Amino acid sequence: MNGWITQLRKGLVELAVLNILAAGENYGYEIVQRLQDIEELTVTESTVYPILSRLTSEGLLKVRVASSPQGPPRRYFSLTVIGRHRLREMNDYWDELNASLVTLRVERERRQA
Amino acid sequence: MNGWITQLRKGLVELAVLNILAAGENYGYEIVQRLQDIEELTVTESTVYPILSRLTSEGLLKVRVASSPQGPPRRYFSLTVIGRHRLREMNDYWDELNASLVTLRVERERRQA
DNA sequence: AAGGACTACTATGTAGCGCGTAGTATGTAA
DNA sequence: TTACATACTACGCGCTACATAGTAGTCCTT
Repeated sequence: MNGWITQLRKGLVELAVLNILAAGENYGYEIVQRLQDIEELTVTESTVYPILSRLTSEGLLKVRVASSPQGPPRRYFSLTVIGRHRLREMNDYWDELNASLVTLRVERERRQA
Repeated sequence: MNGWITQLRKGLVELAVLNILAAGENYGYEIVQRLQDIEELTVTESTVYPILSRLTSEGLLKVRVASSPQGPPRRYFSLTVIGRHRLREMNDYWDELNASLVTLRVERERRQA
């Protein structure tokens, strides 16, 4: 299962990050910890930071630097207009994909019933 | 979106193939066409055949060769006991993953409402 | 004022899968 | 015998998650 799960997550962590940011701006370290809370999406910094960089350079995120109450300054990320639009498309696509898969399963169950 | 979709499919095509085979034995070419019918899962032979080989060498599938009414002999794949068990685990994991993602989205909608 | 602890981010290399592209071989029908 | 649909094989690339390791800023304690 392990290797499969790694593969399955491809693209998904990105979607999760965008969904987190849809709730409001956030910084890398905190995003990592929010994802840690979701068992199926547990990730490390080495997964999240590259994603944030990539999404920023693609114009889906914008950055704001602000000092932290403790530690080095934080880089707050938030969705751009393009990012918000893209997220909607991605969520829609995800839903369709899920529906297709469920259909595949249901067809089988029907055939076996 | 295109690149993202390619990434998102990783692991997913495998799951779809297993679900198709759960309905009964089938051969590569036909599986490809069944997947073509599902818009979100359209794939080519170069995606499906490697998956079938891999799953077979992992012991999740077994093969039976039978002549085709037209063209070269077909290699019929079907789930082994291990494969059936694994598929159940994978479907469960998928459902949890989907639920987690939906939760992330719902949290946001609530916060914004 | 110096050490440690926590915070926040950076750097680098690897594995694995989907996919593009191309090619091979079998059998039927005209 | 050539055309066509069927069925499968071979090879290489691009991208993402992830492991591992390292850097640096700020606070607290003694």
